[in-house]
Amino acid sequence: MDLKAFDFYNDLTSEDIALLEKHLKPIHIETGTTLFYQGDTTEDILLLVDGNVRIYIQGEGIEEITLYTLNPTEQCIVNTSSTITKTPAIGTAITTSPISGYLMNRDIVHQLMAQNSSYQSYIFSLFTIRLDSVTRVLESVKFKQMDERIYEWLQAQGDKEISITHEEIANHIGSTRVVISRTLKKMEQEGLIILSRGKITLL
Amino acid sequence: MDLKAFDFYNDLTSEDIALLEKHLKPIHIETGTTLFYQGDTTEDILLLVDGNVRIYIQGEGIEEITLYTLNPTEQCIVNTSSTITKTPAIGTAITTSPISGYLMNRDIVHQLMAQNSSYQSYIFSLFTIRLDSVTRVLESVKFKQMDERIYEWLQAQGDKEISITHEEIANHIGSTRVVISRTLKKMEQEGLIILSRGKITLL
DNA sequence: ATACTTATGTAACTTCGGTTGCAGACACAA
DNA sequence: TTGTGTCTGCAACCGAAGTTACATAAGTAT
Repeated sequence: MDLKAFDFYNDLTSEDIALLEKHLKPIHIETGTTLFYQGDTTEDILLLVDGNVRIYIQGEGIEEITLYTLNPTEQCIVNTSSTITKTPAIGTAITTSPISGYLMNRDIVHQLMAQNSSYQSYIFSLFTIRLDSVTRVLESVKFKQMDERIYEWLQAQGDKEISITHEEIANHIGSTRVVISRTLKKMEQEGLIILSRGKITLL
Repeated sequence: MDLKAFDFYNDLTSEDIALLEKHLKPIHIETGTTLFYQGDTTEDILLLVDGNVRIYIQGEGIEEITLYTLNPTEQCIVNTSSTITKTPAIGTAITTSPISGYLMNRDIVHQLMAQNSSYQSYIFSLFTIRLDSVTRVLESVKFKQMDERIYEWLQAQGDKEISITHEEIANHIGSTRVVISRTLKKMEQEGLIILSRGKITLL
């Protein structure tokens, strides 16, 4: 079992570790798998060790918008909420890379949270981060224009060179390919970025 | 001290109660007071006993949109996040009625959370509810049209007769008075509602 | 009743983003 | 090289909601 990278790991007691050793189920899942759908009530909670998971919501049609992306050493909060309070998940989760991690069931989460305060604060800080990020998505959708939204999204990728298609950006920020292409072109003319096939370079 | 209405009250130990008796500061605040602003890092957490508080975010200008409304026996999660993780609040809180409640500082929250699992799940479920509600606001803004958004908002008020001006609705759902008036008129013509000055009746 | 404030109605116009439809460019396989 | 799928560019159009500007109505205070 390899949870060393998780923030709370160092504060686990031997008792905690024994509990986890006994009940965590290791999993490996390929890219493009839907872990759960909006509306499902999940039973197990995923501790993500490697890979990325995108959580998004959908409108009536095919339109969608990303709530946030789950990174290694995180536990999905939508999943956690759903599992613990036995309510339907507010979004859909899909792997965007091969992932590996562990599944933990409701009871174990409860127990661990009760007996380990470091795990407790780990969960609370994840909740805070997610609430914050969903609120920022709302702020962006509600108050900002496409060019600014795209630019912020690109910057949030944390790299000067981003390998992505316009279509994919559209799905993330909840727009359409044509609009993204049009806006990116304008941004290129303004000297903000350089476009090439499947790649965008920030200046 | 009157916390009986709070979900976690019955599970408080005498030790917990002593802690609270000693450290909670009762407060009474009038309507229209801003409790904290978006960007503030709050120091104390409010346990709301009576009244209502609106939490909203703002755009560049005066435009705003309500994230959620805090009701009696709730603890504000934006406030809690900010206080506990020492991060800036993601929204602004303003009283929409006279309120009464108690202030609790960071340390006490931590301590109570560590020693009382019922309080812990109380916080937890509030987080879930708020994440859910902010996500629904996003969904509404992103995927739904004005008439549907207004209708849902009216229904959520939980009463057939709603005393409110168009201007106020506009602030809640993040639009403008003219747009709301226009849309409401259309809805009245469709036989969904009846309009009168300062009041809307659902049919 | 008069004046003043607040709330609502409504028309004309602008704007941004979404839609449709098609063309060209690039990548890669046969 | 030719074909095929994917990605990008572009033009014309549409529609929902925001903006401006003004009119009218419903309360409230004097």
